[in-house]
Amino acid sequence: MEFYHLRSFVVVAETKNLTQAAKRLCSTPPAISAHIKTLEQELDTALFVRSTKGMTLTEKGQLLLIKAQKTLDSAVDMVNLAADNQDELIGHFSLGLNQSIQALKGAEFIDNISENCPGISLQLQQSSTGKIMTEIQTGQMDGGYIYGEIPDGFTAIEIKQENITTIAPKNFASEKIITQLDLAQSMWITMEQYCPFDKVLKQKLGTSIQSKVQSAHDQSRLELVKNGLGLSFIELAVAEKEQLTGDIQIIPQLSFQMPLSFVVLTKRLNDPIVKALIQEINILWEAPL
Amino acid sequence: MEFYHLRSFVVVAETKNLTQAAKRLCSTPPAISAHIKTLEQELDTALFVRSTKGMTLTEKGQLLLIKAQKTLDSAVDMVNLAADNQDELIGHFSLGLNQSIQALKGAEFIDNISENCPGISLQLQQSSTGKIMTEIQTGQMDGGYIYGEIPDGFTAIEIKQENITTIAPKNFASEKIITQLDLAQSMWITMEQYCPFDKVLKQKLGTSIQSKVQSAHDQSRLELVKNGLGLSFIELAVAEKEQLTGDIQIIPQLSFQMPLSFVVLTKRLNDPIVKALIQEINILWEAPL
DNA sequence: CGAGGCGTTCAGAAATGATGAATTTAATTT
DNA sequence: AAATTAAATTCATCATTTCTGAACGCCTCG
Repeated sequence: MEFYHLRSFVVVAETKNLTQAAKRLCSTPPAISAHIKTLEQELDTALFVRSTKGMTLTEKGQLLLIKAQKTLDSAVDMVNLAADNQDELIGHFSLGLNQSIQALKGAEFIDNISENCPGISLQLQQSSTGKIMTEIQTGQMDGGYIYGEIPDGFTAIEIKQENITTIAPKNFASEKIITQLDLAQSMWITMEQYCPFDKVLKQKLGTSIQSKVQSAHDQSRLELVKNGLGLSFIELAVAEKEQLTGDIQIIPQLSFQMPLSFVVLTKRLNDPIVKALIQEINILWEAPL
Repeated sequence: MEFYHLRSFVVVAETKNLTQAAKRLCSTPPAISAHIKTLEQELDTALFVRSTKGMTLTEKGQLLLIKAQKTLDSAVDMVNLAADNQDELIGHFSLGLNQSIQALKGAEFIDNISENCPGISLQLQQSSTGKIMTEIQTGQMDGGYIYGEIPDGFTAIEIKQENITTIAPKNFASEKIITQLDLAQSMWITMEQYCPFDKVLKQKLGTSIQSKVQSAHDQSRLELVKNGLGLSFIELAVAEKEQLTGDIQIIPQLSFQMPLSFVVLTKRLNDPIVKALIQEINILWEAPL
């Protein structure tokens, strides 16, 4: 049994699909299949049930998965310790941004990193809260900015409370008083499938919102609202600027604050690169250590 | 980095000697050397300082060794879990005996094992407390019987308190009253370098005992005492039987009790084979679970 | 100063793992 | 009912890694 067996085991368990797992591991299905098979023989235990839909863990597989993850974590821990106190950090960090680069001080951040951690190469990736979370969880991304609550397994640094407001097309209910029911029954342009604003609105409107169009891109949502396709959310400052041009209206009843946080996987807190990045994030947003 | 790198790392750290490590790993020095080298490159850290005497850990190596051991333990944990609740246990157990097979109910034990755990093959190894402890620690032996205190890292089942007495040649101080000083200054035939009886005697006689001959074998010590080479310890029952033949005398002033225990490595308590063996030991000595 | 340990280097040999095409299976679609 | 799709697996071949045994260099010890 070697580490690559465990890695394959864990990834196949996550993806429930050998083909995808092979892709994620930069390998091919036959190779990963052989890993699993070898592991099963060595442990003398069936880890997965195969079907044409994919591979799902057996009960014993679920138990063993936890142990396998612990073992891999332990190995990562060792590698991290080795990298600690090394003269220069060398590595790569993929950072997810759920807002514009300007809003998240991207340029300043890059400057700081290349100044303080010249060995770390940085990749900024424009994305959305939901995608950022899943990509961090699968290891495709190392950290990022997200809105809303912090899921289990993540560690967060709260950057600020963002003022969010609702915007509507200029002519939306222009002649009557806008009721909560109006808002609840309207069509919304949400940000993504699992939108952190959704929960807030459920609390406020007592119902889930209906949405047929999603866009994680601020400017796109703004454009869609302008074209009368529905309501959406946007940062207050942006909304106010746009209101001046006169194509939208702000619905102040539905304003709220939403925490913006920088998050990484808790299990990676010992990674020296993650440590360094967290320090830089703290510097960037002027929060004390 | 794979498991075999860590295994080599740990064993070399233990033996401080690449050649011995290679033997213990059933491999060759160049192979193990390459493992260490690869690991050092991958971790970008010197793990050992090489000298003509052998290999000793660097400071960082000492830190990393702990992590490496944890990782390997974690993997063993997983394998153990996999083997748990398996229909039939299959494996091998090397058992160290510090007394005669009869005294430790060897035959009955073998019977029980082959009855209750037919998949486990057993190897009995006549040895001494000290050797058994070191061999268990290095993994060459899986468990065994020892006298005296239980060292760190071991888990023990106390079997009984053995009555030990001192025997002397027939003509030893036959005409005078034997004083403690006489005993302390006499030549002793001890059992081994690190003799568990030594401590007891230190307490009783207030000094360490001098010994030029060691033998872990009861009958050999008996023979040497008979030939007037010095004093020694032996189980009371054996001594009394021998006294009848008239070649030795018992020195009842120096009798004491010594715990006899079955021990295994604590870290191996989760090993299903170890679990099974412990159960059998409990049955053998009629101790409740 | 020579013998014996010890770790390392090196070239060839052996073992292992990866790959891509073909196969199998079963669910889904036409 | 047939065709299609998506999934895992098998297999022969290829590429890579790893192991081995001999030779080497270094140091210590008698």
